[in-house]
Amino acid sequence: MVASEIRVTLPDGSEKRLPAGATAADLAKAIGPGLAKAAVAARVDGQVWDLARPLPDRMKVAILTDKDPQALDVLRHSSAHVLATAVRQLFPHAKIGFGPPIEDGFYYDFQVPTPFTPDDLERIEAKMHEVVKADYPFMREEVDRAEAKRRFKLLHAAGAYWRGDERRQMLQRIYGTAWFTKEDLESYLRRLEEAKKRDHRLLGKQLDLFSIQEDVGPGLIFWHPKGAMMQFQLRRFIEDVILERGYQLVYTPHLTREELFLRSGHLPLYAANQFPPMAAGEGESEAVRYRVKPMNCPMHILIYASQQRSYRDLPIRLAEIANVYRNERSGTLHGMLRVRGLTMDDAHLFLREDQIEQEIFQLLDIVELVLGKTFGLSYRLDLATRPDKKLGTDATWDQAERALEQALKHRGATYRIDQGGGAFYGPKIDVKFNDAIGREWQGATIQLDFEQPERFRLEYAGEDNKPHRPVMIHRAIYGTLERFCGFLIEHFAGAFPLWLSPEQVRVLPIADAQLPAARAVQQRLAAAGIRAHVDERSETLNYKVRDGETHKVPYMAVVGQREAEAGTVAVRSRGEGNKQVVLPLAEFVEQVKEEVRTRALTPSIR
RNA sequence: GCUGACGUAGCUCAACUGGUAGAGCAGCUGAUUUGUAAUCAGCAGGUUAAGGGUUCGAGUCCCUUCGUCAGCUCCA
Repeated sequence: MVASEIRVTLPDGSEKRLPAGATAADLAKAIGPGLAKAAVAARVDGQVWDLARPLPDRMKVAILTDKDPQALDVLRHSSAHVLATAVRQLFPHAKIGFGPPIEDGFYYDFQVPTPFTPDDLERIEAKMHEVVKADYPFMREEVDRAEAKRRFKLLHAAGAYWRGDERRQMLQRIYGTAWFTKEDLESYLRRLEEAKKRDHRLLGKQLDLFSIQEDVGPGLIFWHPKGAMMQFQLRRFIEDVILERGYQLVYTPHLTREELFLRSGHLPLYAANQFPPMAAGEGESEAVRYRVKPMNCPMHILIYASQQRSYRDLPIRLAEIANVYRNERSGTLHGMLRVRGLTMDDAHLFLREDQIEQEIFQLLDIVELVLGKTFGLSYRLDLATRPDKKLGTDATWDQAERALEQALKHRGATYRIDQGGGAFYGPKIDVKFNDAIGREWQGATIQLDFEQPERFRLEYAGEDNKPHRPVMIHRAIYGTLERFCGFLIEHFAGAFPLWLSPEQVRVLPIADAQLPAARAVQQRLAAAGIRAHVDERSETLNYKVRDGETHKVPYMAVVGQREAEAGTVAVRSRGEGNKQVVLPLAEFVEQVKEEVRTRALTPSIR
């Protein structure tokens, strides 16, 4: 017998009776006309449904409006269908692939004989507007169509492998974005513009921080003096932090006989990411081949293994800010963010198994100090589990994954699982942090390794006077200095905190008559360890101020006749407009010193 | 690596369907001596990514290589 009535439960717990066959749209109308108008979709038992589908009996149903983040997915899914319809009308032979909503938009994959051109995109977008006007049934949301056509935009087309598998055929993917209002769309497009302005490749050039030179090769970074100063400050900071926590610094060769990587398991598992071997020098045996290192772990292992170790020595924490080289595929290279020459802030910890947890706690403390406290970043944790290409047995992977998970649980940390995202030698905890405009980045990583100690037969003498095998943690806090520095450029849009700024103070004499006074100010600052220089050019103050602002100098110290006579400086703080604070020079020096010492994120003078 | 687009002065960009490379900024020189986001003038700056081809003639058309960009895949 078919019931004539269904009952659904609303989010507030109340129940609503509806005639059998009622849709979510009917439900919204029954609740109220306002909601009916705002409704874009329904959530039925956790799934997003469109409004036109008949509701089942005895289910939890929520009406979604455009305020609901899930509703945007519905809109974008609809937009993807509009895109597919438009493409099919213009290119009848196009075969349709997937068309899901994604963050900020949607895409759709097509199999077409020739790739789409920018002109095609324009034609397709125009056709999409027609499709929307014609009110195709999948465009079910109850909205004003005329307005709707202004709220999506096709962005670009590019090849994409079928099902994301590079062994399969390449399809043509069209990306678009869609929003509920024209204002949202415009603000999204503005956000893209903003992100472009922060591009570290652009700012890196403008601020003269680094370059990449075709004569030398892609993915290889030249750190110019200003960028190098930032790297130096970052190194100094992290080295101070870890030396206070029982780490020891080491330096190891960049080159090794390739047998070392055979033993470590890098060959052949990691060979695709390594540069090919080179023969020893002329006249030497051809049989001896060398490789440049893509990782430091085997090197640090050899230091560990260079003498007998006691349980009392552990943990041994060997750190090296080291250059390694990885043969990243050409298409993946991207400014400082994806390079072939990497400067890792690397360390390898050799532990007893009972020390794993305390060590992970210490690492999470360092992450909090550096990323959280010093850089003011929010971050989250991923537990990345065994990949397909891996060393070792399932049993040791079980053990390693369990150990990391236990540590995270005991720490009370929340985390997500990144299935198959681990390193080939062990699972890891990846730290993902957010930048100033909400994008997610990865740098810090904590990797637990039972395999390499095994392969290198590492040992320590236990309390029982028997040999035991240590476990290893590979870890990086910044990740690589290249990527972290690229991140900092984009996060701060080039306006770095004082302690990181390559040029901390620029002294601006108003006229040539104040040049001696300005030079004296600069010398006083330099003597206090502050990076300052005088703009000696024969230009107007306006010109010099503008130049200082475009170069994102944190403080400009203006010296005119008044200041020269009074022994003061008129301080202009970056980005604060024409506000100035006149301070005795000694006081200015002290404030700057203090701001640097505390690695403050915001200026102390403004 | 794959698909597509692109490569002109240090930077940002011009140069009609092939007709002999031009501007702004930056730089240098001179004048100016400036009170919080561009003072004025002059000068210099290019084997048009590299190599080959078509043509009377190539920045422009074709081929190869290198590189860049947007994605895919991969990743710190």
